[in-house]
Amino acid sequence: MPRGGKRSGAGRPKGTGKYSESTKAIRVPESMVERILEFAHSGGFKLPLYGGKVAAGCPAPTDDYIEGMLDLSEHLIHDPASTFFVRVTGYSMINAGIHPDDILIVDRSLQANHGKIVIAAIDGELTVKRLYKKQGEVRLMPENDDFEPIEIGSEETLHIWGIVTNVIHTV
Amino acid sequence: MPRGGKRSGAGRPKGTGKYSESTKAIRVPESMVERILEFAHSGGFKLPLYGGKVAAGCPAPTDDYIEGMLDLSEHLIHDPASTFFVRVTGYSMINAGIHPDDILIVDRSLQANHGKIVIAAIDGELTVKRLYKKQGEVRLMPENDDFEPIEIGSEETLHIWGIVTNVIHTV
DNA sequence: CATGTTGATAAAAGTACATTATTCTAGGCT
DNA sequence: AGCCTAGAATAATGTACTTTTATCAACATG
Repeated sequence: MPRGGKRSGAGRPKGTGKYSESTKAIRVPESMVERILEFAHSGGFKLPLYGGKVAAGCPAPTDDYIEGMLDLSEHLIHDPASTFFVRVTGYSMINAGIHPDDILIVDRSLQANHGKIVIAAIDGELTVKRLYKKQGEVRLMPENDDFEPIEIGSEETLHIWGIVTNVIHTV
Repeated sequence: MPRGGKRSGAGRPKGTGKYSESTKAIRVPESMVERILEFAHSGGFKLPLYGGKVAAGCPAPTDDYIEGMLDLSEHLIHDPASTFFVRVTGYSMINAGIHPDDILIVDRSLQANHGKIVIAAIDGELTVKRLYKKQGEVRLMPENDDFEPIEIGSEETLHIWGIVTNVIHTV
């Protein structure tokens, strides 16, 4: 009892797979297999970013008012090779929105211009301050009235590790 | 002229590959191949996190004072399915370190308890406020003296989208 | 004619295998 | 003895192939 004959048009349709897209076999370290599968499945850790206005009384996030999909690493880190994090200690930059235990995103490849917030090493202590650099004078300015500016004279050497681009604060 | 004989001990040693680790072939969407290879190669977007103390006069980040390697997505997002981002507008939470254009990380799965900073929808407008919830009274408290608390009476319905866990501020 | 069943078809997923890359040893050479 | 080299050994890599999964057209059935 054959049900023979041509079957053109039959077959599994395209895009019916896990990713709705054709896939490729690649080789990755065994220890990362799980994370990479999660990464691939969630579309690269991208999550929705919502803007200000939403439908009246809307009880939950809706796609209507989405600004886009955002990946934190992609958004905050432009050059992984020159970026690192620093954990904040102390209150000297509180008026710049930098609190103790915050994590700073620091880029080593940016120019240390006047007015930038920098990570500097002074006497073996890591410090975050706003850089003042005008008319040959160099100072590290705190943003808290309880602290004094640090004057960088000819004796001291200023080692600037990098420029702060973002502050991550835990509420 | 055979150079025959045993060659025990010969052969390519383990861990001499790109990842210094044995690998596994997995299948990923074609459009993500590049990003995933970058992801795998950089060890999962992990970057160094430095603590407070460093060697005296040390001119550049050294491994000696590293706290660990950190991946932003992993550190800030505990449940991708219930997490989203919201862009801040307005100054009503400035004293909580939440500035206009900051990005908030919001978790929908957390309890909206008294004192938490929440994302709520009021009259079609998305708003971030501190939740006051005591003795049957519910209020949305700004953290800026120029703004008034919002009383939630029996007429209004409060739609809480989620709890703010982190603030990302661009300096 | 409507409905159900079966096997043809084709994509997706996973894996084994062939290929490539790397290192090391034994034997030859100086 | 020390240096050089062919090729033996083995891990790493990429891809071809096999297995699995999904859908649909043709046929049978009521």
